[in-house]
Amino acid sequence: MTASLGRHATILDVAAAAGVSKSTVSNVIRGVVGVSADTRARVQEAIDLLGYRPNVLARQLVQQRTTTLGVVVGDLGNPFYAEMAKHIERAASARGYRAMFCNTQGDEEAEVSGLESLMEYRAAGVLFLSQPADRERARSIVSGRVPAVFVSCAADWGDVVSADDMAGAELATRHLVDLGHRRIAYFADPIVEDAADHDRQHGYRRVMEQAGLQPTVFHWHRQPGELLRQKRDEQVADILRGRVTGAFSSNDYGAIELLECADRLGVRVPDDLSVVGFDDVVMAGLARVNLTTVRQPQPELADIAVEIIDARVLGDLEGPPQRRTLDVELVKRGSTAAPRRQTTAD
Amino acid sequence: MTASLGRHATILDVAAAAGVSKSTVSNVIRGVVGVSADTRARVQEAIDLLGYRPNVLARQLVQQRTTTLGVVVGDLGNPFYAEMAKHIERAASARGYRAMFCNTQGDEEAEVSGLESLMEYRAAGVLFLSQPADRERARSIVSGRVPAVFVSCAADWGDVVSADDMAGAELATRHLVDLGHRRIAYFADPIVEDAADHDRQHGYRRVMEQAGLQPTVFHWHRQPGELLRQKRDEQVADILRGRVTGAFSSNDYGAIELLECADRLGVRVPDDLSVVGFDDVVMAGLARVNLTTVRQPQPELADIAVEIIDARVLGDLEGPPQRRTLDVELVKRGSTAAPRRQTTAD
DNA sequence: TTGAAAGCGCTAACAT
DNA sequence: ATGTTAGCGCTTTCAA
Repeated sequence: MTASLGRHATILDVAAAAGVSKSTVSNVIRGVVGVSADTRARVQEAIDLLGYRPNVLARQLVQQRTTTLGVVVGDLGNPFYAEMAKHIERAASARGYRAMFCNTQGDEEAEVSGLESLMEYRAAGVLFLSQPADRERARSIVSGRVPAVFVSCAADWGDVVSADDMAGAELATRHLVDLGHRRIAYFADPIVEDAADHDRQHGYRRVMEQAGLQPTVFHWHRQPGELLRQKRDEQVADILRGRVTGAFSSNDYGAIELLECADRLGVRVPDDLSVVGFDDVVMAGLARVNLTTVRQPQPELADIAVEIIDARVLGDLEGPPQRRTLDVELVKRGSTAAPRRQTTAD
Repeated sequence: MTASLGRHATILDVAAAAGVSKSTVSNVIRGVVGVSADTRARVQEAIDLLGYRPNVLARQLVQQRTTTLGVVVGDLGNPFYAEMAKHIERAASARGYRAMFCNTQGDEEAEVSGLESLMEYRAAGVLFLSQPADRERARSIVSGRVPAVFVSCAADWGDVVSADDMAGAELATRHLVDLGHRRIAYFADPIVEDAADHDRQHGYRRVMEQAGLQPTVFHWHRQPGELLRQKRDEQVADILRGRVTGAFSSNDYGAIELLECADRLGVRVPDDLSVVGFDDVVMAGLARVNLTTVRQPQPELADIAVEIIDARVLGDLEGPPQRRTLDVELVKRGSTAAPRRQTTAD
């Protein structure tokens, strides 16, 4: 063990140990050309001996730019966000950035203080994995200071990278229509960002109308605890009384809730009800869940988001917000099938 | 919008705008007493006007300590770690720290570069949510420099906060024994840290021996892709041929795999096989999964881990590594029941 | 090929 | 009650 407890060696310690000036040490660290092999070796030796690690704070202070990326995420407990967070972290470190996460839990205060803190850390940019709870506040804190990229959610004051929500919704709805379903409901989970929900709903409506079917949009009640479960069961029971045989949920989370309700109500999936989700979280692939869903290309979303913010940071990209839309894919699993009993349109 | 694009106001800008010296501004920011109300108001006005946010880098450089906590996590895609990460982030920010995550994906290189980077950022401490892949390397990078706390995993060179693995395993095993199972297997998922696995296995063995039953330990094959699934099905089929009726998995992930295998093999749970997990991830509570399991107190684990590292950082806690063990709880769900056909011991 | 020196934005003595 | 000043550890001209 060479490190002294609690104290980090500085560039001056290395310089002294190697018998050179600190500029020379700096030159060695940064790999600039024009340092003699001999000196370089001596410096490197001192570095290893002292276990020296350059102080990024000092470097970034003088360089006037950091390699810290702020990542605002609503709920890391939600598998979709957790998976996105992981890909973002990976993409960020691949490009030499470090990710600082703010899990807001939908709380405005947590969000505001998180963002302010990110600004105090002089984060090079901010990635939003979910729509900020207080949009105007978020905007006033971030906008004009550092670039912002919205992943899988939208805003007009930053670049947007998202899946093709409308095309995905069309795929999902058409799948149900093709299977022979006539009464197909759209379930909107309020956790889904407005813009995404809007586009998914739009895709759904379009296919329904093309097929000459009546769209029905349905919003989950959001209430805490047991009451919620009961309320939802009632909602779903209601819907099913309307002889709905197909359901397209705006996300996998909602789709899985739907499966749960169906189980409790004794409604068989897919015999009595076909369910399609959106996202393709890992859970959807479990045999016990086996959910037909629309796959979002998470790694690609993350890669492109970081690529864009990197370009903004470096000044390689300028001008108005970019909007990138990635293709989605329908993953057919066991939660969908042709309706058992024939239903009539309208 | 008051902020100039790309440039952050400095303490000098504020001082100039308020017509005071930068020390006075600093005093206002830090809330030190002895600033006249009038001056304070003028400074605050200038701060608001300029949208000034103190530069944490500069502050931490001069103060020689940061409020950044490094968090090393194996796989954020794994719900248990994602949930822990969320609680850690919450606990950290409640105590004025920011969390910097390193998702290592079990990769040694990613881990080493992540840890080195954390040291360069002068992280105040490092929290390990999973055992480092290269223990010695991790130790040599962190130990002696900043405090390390191991959450839900173990090491002898840092504080350890973990659930009572042995007691949990005992609860789980006793539950199966009490239900009347005689042939009960332990399934070790290699993703579980060695120490935790050891303790859980120990608890299992103890109860089995107390009950006069023969312990059987079972390791998942770890292979990629389709081969894996087939291999596992074979393994499980083998086990069941041995008339095993009860299974205790070292984590929920493994338990859910077990459920999946059982489904594929046409083995009914809990009629033909009872399954108990460990962790109580959100997924375990899904009606479709409905897994009996041992609940780890995640929020408390996170709280205490951050509390300890905070105490170490502040110097309030000194001396040899602490070891905190938290109580667990058995959550009975639908994956366990009395064995359908009576089995004989041994 | 190396070194000296200025300064990034801030805090924290110490003066006034 | 407020201002002056000396760094924190580094990068980056500019000289030597």
